[in-house]
Amino acid sequence: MTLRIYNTMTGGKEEFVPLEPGKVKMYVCGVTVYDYCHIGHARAYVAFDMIYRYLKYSGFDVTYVRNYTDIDDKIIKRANEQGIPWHEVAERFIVEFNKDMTALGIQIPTHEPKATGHIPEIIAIVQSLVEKGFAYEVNGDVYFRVAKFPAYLKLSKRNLDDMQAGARVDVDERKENPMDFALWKASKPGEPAWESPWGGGRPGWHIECSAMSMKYLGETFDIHGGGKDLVFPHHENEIAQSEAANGKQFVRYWMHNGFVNINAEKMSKSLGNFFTIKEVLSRYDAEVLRFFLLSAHYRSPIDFSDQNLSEAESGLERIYKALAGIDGAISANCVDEHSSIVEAETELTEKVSTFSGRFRDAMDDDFNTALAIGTVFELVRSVNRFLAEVRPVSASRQELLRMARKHISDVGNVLGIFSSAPEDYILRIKGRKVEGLAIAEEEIEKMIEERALARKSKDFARSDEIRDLLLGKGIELLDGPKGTTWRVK
RNA sequence: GGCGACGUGGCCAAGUGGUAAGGCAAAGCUCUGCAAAAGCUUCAUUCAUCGGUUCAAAUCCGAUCGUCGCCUCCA
Repeated sequence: MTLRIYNTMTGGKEEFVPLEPGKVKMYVCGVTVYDYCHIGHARAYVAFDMIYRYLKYSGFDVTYVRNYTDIDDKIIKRANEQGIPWHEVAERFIVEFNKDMTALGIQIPTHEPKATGHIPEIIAIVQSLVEKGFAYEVNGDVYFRVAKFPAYLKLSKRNLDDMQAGARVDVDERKENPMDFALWKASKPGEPAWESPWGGGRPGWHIECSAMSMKYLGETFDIHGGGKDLVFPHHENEIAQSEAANGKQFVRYWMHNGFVNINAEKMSKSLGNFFTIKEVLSRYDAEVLRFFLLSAHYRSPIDFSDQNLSEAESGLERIYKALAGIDGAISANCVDEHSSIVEAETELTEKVSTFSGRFRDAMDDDFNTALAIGTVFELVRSVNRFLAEVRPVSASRQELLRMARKHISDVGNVLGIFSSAPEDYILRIKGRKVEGLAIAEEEIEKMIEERALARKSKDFARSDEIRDLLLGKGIELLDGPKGTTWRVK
């Protein structure tokens, strides 16, 4: 099967054929840097990071561009509120953005251009649009003339008349058409300004993406992505600017990720119901968040809740426990014996040999990570069954387990998960829970010792008393062959 | 008002014509002094409702109900 991608422009899945064989040029709209990122951003950038990784895994040479919009009304507003220069706001939140991306294990794109680093390119496009009659200047502002571009709204599949009928925008008398949008904005005194043929000013919101994508990827490129909410107006306006300026197709495949919901409602700044990435990471492991985000298809809405995150944590733990089981079995001395083949071995052999194909089929179908994770769980069950029935294992059986382990690691590399040492993951989760505990670790250890003595002398009443006491404080005791360990419930 | 998406077991979630993946939870078993943990096993004759097309539909068409999104900054 070849890779198929859902294209917002056509509304269906299409076989992916890059412009240049073997190469993919991909642009994803980055953030406007005026505030901390929320988990909606996390979802978008985790999704496109997964896509970037899978394209590379599939053998493509990928050029991935993700920009920073570092000049914008919101940045200026924030700077005025805080009484600091606008570029300090931008610089600060670029640093914060990068901290969040690093925590989420997101790979660094090929290029991370900034809007302010491309003012001449922006001015050149605006100028060309004015010359071609696609744009006009009014008092230092330059607007795009939507009536001149018949394909306008082809991505969001609307028409101008309906838009105007339902428009909630204040009509600006200076515009020829209420839907005309700003390519260039004249600066008021005290605002950041760059020299231009229309006087001092700054770029409008959408133009920077047209300029930067063209510079790094060319006039036509393969994939352009972003959140669903960017379809209109941002991407629609990018199409208008780019195609009007260049006279050729702008993007071949438009990809949009679904929203993160809170209680089935869109999470957004205007609703005020958002969580920042930092808040979420203070409560959940980054890998858990990433696993959760990838457990649904990237285009579906996903509901963020404590219950769903806890379930993701349990599921991820199941996978890590299986990995720990494999690691234990393959590092142990193998036995030189050939016991008869059992059913669990036949099953695992079959699962291992078909695994790569099933994983690729899932991912080739518009990056179906939910299905891909499902195949991992199936392999995990086979591994556990095998481990339960066949022990100790012979050299050839260790090899089978090694292959299973490699398959899970390979999937992990594409999804950006499963890369921790299993013990590290388990310790990390434990450590996180210990923080909120009302009892010191030493005290727990002391009580476990006392209980061990009681058990030795068959004083089970005392033993159970201690166990219940700790359980009341949220500590669960785990009696194993090597003694008693504990964990936070 | 215009446009669009979605509705799958207790919860989450794949599945777009060939007879319901997977996870969480639950129950049973193994293990255990008893438990817990872990592992294994079991768990949707049915896919919002009603019609239609088809040899065959969760999947296609129509209607109805419900939820959500875009049309304003937004990942």
